[in-house]
Amino acid sequence: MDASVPMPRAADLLAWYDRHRRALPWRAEAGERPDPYRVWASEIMLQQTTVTAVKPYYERFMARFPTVQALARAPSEEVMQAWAGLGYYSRARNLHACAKAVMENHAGRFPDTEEGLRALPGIGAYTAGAVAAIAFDRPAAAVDGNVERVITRLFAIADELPGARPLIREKVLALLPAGRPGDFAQALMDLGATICTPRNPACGLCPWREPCRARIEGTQESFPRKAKKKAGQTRYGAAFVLTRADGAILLRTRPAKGLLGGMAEVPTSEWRADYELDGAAQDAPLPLRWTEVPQPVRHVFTHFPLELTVFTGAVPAKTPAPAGMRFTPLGRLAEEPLSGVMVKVLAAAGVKPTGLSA
DNA sequence: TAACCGTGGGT
DNA sequence: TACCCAAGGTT
Repeated sequence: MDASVPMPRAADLLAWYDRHRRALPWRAEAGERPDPYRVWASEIMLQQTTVTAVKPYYERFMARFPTVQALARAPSEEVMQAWAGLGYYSRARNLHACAKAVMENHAGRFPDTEEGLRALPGIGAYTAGAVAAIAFDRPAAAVDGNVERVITRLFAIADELPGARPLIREKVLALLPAGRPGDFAQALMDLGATICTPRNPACGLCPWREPCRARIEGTQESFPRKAKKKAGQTRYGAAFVLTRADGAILLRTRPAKGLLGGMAEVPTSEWRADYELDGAAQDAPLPLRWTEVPQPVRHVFTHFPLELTVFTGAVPAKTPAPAGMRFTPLGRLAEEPLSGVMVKVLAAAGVKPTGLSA
């Protein structure tokens, strides 16, 4: 350790937070205890998702499910629909399961410890720490991507993520102030989100500029260190938008687990790297004259790009849906849990769901 | 441990 | 354009 570099002090960060904290819909007023349900729901929504994307979903979600009891009692399709477009749909399934567990196993109250929270579905190390600290004033570490960046820079931790996580956690615990654990957790995240940004950090405005080793070295942007991820291979497939004469669209529900689990979709072929479009007709839900939409729909998932060729077709009114599928009236399309990629497919086919939340 | 799991925005 | 990134969790 270089003795000439001062130790960072939590008090300096908290003083900065008192002047610069962000006003966010799920954040209580200074000095007030927030509703654990709202803290928890916002934390789940914010997993790997930007504040900007979450805001409108959070507002709608709270209006629709004001309490953990209301959420627990809601049908799963309604929960999935409220989440549609936000991504990482296992979060929505786990959120619903967690609400039910809180009602059935915890008398409708969230556990107030990290350990108790961690045992609930969809709550991992970060979320347990965040909810414990923010909602229950527990002295817990909430290490998210922001905190990883702040801490690796502050101490110039050159170990790659995720291997460096235990050390980062140690550092955060060592920095915890005697009081205000919830504010400290949020201050650390606010600092990462507004000052200690991935690129062009505003070090001149940082309350920890003096003790920051990376700033002293001039290597701020080289932290945190992490291995590059390989890009997945593009997968291809065909999607079939079938319109009945009364305007209804043929849909089905995807299996509960896996990619887009539990979400609604138009029938498609399998999605494969070696998919042959020539045989697409065999993958159609019904044998009829399909029209290819000129421009395929491209979509990028976390681990692979997808290119779907869209086919449109029409059938007479009163045509029954094939087994396992349903015709949804155009006016009720907005009630279906349609993923982002399916909204793109429908748009490419000229179908515009009205009032869609996504 | 590493792969899986969405989507939109920034550079 | 092609990356990177965002209040991660599960298997």
